Amino acid sequence: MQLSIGKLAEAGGVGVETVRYYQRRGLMTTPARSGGEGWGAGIRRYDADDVRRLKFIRSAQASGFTLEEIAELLELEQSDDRARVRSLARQRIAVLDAKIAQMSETRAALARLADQCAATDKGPCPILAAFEP
Amino acid sequence: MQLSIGKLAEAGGVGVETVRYYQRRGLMTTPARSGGEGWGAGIRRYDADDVRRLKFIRSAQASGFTLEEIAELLELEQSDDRARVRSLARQRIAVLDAKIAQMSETRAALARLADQCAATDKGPCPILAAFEP
DNA sequence: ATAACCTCCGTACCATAGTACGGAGTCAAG
DNA sequence: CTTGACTCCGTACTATGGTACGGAGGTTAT
Repeated sequence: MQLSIGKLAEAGGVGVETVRYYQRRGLMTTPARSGGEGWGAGIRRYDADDVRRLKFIRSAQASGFTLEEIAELLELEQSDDRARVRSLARQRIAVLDAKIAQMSETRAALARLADQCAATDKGPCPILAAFEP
Repeated sequence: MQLSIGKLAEAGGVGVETVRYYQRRGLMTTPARSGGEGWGAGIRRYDADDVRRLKFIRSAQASGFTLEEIAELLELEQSDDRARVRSLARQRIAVLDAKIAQMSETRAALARLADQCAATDKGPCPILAAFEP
């Protein structure tokens, strides 16, 4: 399974420029050109592993990790410092838990808001009040 | 309760420049100067409502809303279009639910990772694999 | 009333995460 | 063997959410 950068990008649900950007950032490697010879011959080819990597980046990102943090996670794949992997994973879990808690709070506040707004028909909907503890 | 911009910022846990930025963005109003007279005399004063507004901005932001979305929410406070408030609130709840779900998935993946990393002592920790569905 | 600190305001700068552009090279189909 | 789509690469630009700077004036504690 050999993909062009365009197909790789498509498989990952991103644009070609985004893939190149990730390469520049060191999140993806830039494979050697292959094919013709001479000056700058050939086109870079990608495989299923690259697709997995790309998808990983997207889902980590959707969970609020920065590209730098994702790079850190990806570097661990190369290393075999199990202790560090575990500790980093646990650290990230704690961060996620905090974010999830924060979002749940905001969700509750919004639900309260929709509720109060539905209950009465007079006066303004107290948006700010809905967010108070 | 009258606060200077510095105290307001402090109460909201942000920098003075951030408050001014929110004013520029239309998220906070810029109160009239009050006090001395003449040229551009006096200092702008803020109250508890401004603090609430600022805190609201921070918590909405921590839940992943952009400043533009927050501005939209804040505008509703002025309006009394209850239907719109409810519909927007529900929309935002759906967005939050999706984000929370995504984060929970990533959390599970990280937990899997820490687990597998702990279980065996040989070979690399399969970071990418831990994120596969 | 003077120092130390704060406010005001415009403008400039920063990091993050891309997106756009453009000229040259490459590849596959007709 | 040309046409059209795609790739390569460098450089430039964008949006978001701030942060920094600097000079002029305002306020407060001693």
